[in-house]
Amino acid sequence: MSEEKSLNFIEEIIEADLATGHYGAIHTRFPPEPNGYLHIGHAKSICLNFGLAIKYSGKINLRFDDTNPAKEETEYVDSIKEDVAWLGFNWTNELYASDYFDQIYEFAVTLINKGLAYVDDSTPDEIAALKGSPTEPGKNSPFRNRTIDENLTLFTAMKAGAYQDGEKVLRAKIDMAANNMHMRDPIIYRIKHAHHHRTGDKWCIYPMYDFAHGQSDSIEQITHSICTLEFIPHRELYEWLINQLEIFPSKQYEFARLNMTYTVMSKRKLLQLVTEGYVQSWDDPRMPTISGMRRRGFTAESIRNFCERIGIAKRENLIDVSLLEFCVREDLNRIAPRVMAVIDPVKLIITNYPEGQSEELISENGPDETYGSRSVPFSRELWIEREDFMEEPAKKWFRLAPGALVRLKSAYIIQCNSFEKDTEGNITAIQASYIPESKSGADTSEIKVKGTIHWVSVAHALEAEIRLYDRLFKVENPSQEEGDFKEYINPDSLQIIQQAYVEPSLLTAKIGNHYQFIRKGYFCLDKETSSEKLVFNRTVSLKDAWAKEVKK
RNA sequence: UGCCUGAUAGUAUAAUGGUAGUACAGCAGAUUCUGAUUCUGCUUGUCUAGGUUCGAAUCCUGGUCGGGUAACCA
Repeated sequence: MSEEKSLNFIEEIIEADLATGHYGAIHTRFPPEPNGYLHIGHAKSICLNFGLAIKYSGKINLRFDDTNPAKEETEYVDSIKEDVAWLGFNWTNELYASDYFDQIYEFAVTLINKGLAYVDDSTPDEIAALKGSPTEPGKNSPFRNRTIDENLTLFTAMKAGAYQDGEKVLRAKIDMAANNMHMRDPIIYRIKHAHHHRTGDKWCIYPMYDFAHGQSDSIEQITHSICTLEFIPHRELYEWLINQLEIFPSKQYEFARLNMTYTVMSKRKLLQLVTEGYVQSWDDPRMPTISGMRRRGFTAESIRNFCERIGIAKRENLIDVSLLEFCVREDLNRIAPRVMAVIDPVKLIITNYPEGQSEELISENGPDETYGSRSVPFSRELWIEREDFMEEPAKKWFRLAPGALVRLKSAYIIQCNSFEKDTEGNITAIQASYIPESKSGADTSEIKVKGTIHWVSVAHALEAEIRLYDRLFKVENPSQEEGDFKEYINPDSLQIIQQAYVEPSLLTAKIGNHYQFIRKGYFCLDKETSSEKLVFNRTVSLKDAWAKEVKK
């Protein structure tokens, strides 16, 4: 039985366009400005645009909107390509708005020739003053009635470098009384003597977003130009320019951008976190950037699923980060091999297990046989988790306590006999005896225990550094709070465990490999791992019913 | 203040004039050599006031509330 999934509003538009034959096929684009790293909000747009092209057998361009040389760098171009590819998408064409500078220049000349653009010598302040306000109409610039010839001459001189930055601009001649402020003679070209990451020093004038984006869409014959809600006011201008230029009529559609609890999603704010040292880098595992999430251990599959589940609509939203966590657990549960690691170790001594003896035990790698198994060394002295022992057990406590029985995962059932404390009352060692007939896979003891705990053999353990991450902000919506968003940064978003112990099979782990540390969470090997030191990032913890029980 | 948008469980998202559904979160239980996974059940919703209609989340009118918008940024 196939469940018909309902369409989002953009899919409805596309299906209508296809059904009426308005378009034979669709063509979308993902148009980042290469001035920063991509984040999960971009992933929503990427999944939408690429997803649409795939679903309707259309084309999709990766187009860099590089019309402001002051902010753009090749480093960002490279990272964006890497991130989109990592998410699992292939683009039909890799293009740049800067590829069209000659053509866009000609569009400007066309406008001038139609008497629909003029060179304005006003200063930014003068232009702003004449722009009026939402309630009062603007006033015409004194330069608005220059002749076509004069404008042509001046614009040519602008291109030739005859003027300094800011001396002149080219404006579309529309309507200084328009309700939509974007229609009050918007600036379409400005002078910027700056080195461009691709065109070098060829140009000293650059088109503004409004005179580059729609024109690029049109040149590429984009059918559905999908952007976020804040561009709604630009749509009127987008259409006006295409109409006046009589070029391919791309259409703009807008959807609501992604917001997520306990993080920020603007490039400006993310940049601040990096430059002001609140995080290490753009790919810091606490960042909502694609590169940060990848390093943290998120899979592309889980991010794609997340984007699928949040849906596409036009209303403002604030997605609960727990949905993202659910998506990554869902995927990692399926693909991550299980291993044992002790994060906060305390020594357990099996008093009736001979000193110097050890044995290899078989432990399963996953939920069923298809995952296979591996061998794990067992011996007299083990590391176990400090929180798995309670001197005075709480109600419903299934784990280790004086006199209590628990199973050591894939090994034996043990009974705690005694324990030692230091002068401050910290447990320093626990003694227990094991039940030989309870060996995992060959248990004839008939003893039933409620709890199973993980462990690592002291003699065989590998030392590792483990980095635990928490949410970056203390409040759900830092951008909405009073004052600077940085006041709400969570000071405990990173906890580094210098000396944890992991089972020896992890010696062969590769950077980026995912694991489930049994009972603790999903982890992946960080790129800062060296031959001296294994470094693991916690991607996400496991759901913890006991922690909830404790809270009650 | 103008203009543009939007409003369905706690959070998202469906229902396109005809049974308000799904996911996450929450709660309760079963299974479990991971207090995980899996499975079962449950709680919770159409912003408001009118109108049209046999019938309105859906159409109309007014209101309320939220968001966007007046860069030589994108």
